[in-house]
Amino acid sequence: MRLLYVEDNERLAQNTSASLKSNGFTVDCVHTGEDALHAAQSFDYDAIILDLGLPDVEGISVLKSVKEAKPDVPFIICTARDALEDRIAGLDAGSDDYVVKPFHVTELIARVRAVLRRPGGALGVMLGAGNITLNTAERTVMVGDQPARLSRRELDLLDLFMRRKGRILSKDVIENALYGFDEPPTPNAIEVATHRLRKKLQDLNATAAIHTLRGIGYFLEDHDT
Amino acid sequence: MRLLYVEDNERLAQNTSASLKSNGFTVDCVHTGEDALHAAQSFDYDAIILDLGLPDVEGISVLKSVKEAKPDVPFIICTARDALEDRIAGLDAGSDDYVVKPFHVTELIARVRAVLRRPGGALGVMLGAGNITLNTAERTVMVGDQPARLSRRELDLLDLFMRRKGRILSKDVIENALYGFDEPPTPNAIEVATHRLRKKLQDLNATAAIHTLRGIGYFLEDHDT
DNA sequence: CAGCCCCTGTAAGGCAGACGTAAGGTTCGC
DNA sequence: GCGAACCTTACGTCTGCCTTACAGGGGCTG
Repeated sequence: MRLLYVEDNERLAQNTSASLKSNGFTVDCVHTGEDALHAAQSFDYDAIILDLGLPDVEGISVLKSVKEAKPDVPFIICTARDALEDRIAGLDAGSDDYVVKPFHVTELIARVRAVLRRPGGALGVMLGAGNITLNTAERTVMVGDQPARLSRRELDLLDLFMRRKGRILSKDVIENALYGFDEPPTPNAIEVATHRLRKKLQDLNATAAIHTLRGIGYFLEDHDT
Repeated sequence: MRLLYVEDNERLAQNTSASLKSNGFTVDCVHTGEDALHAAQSFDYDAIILDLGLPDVEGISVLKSVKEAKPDVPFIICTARDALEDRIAGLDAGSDDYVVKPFHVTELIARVRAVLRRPGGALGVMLGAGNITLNTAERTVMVGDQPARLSRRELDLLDLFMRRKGRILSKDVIENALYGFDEPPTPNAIEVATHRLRKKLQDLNATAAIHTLRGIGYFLEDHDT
């Protein structure tokens, strides 16, 4: 799950994004509206957390611009308690939820999870491939009737593959999905990650496997559907 | 997909073009505005990446000159953060997008893909010939209802043939489309490549075939349309 | 707070597929 | 029938991926 977090207060941004990260999210943190637009155009985020009251561009206009290009990305707005009219405007403009500043990180996380769980959201879906089943709400994986013990990375990777079942994923698509832009891995990191995932799936006799296309990418085989 | 990359910083140019290449692009790298004009006139690029602040010619004037001759070639401008007026001028002059330096390579790649996916761009099109189908966005090929496992070169070659379906392609047209000018192959390389592609298509019972015109070139037969 | 374990990225070696080169065979045009 | 262009096969190299080992870090537990 990759999030974009737009917050001009560096200190707050630091803390909050750390909390989000330790809760299993991949977080890109930007401090200006312009960077936000830029990032939102460049990558596919599962949700965008937007602080109102940015220095350069009016926050709401960021929201509108992004929604124009990508109408399905859920937004969560952070705003001060007294700025109620902004809040309403935000919801009108297509925000999916909001939190009032100052907020507890746990509340923010809860709201992020909530919007992701909404119909059409990233969470709350059951994914399947062969005898593999992934419960995106609980983040649990079953292979046949056996539970699979996957680490965070392995789970994120499998999640990605299963959402794009049968389609080819290049390494940099995977990189963009799993890693924030301030933590670029070596290409090898992805190779190792897939290797570990493959091994666990194989050990559990999974009937769907990840295949390699030399110089192109990977894909999860899909002999159902 | 062949790109022209204009960047005067040799070190940066080296790294970035390597990344682009490993992402399946054919990249010609030049370091001066003059070379850029020259290359852009000589070959058909799918997109041009232009660094502003070139030593000899003003970057924007390169853009304008090329756009005059080939208005459809998409441009992506690289510029420093503080050179905002240049950036605007670039967009006015017909640039399709920009990245701010220093940029992440993945972001550049994302933007290149984005402009190629635009209406009229090279990507995002479905190509067909006989029972062959090529999804240019995902770079997948189906023959009838069977997926074809093609290598990078084979895919690029088929892509080229299908875009110019029914039209004759001489060997050096093919060479220009598939190989950067720093990697000139022997004429035989193209013969071998087409042979390999033909074989795979034939093994999958494709109903469209590549034919040879002695001393002239090749073409993909086209009995539909 | 120390110790341990698990996770995860990095580095290095090996293997294999992809691709260009070369050499011989085949076909076409003259 | 000769030569040129192309086809076909074999071979070597080179790059990309796999695989294993290692080390740093974070969290959990005693």
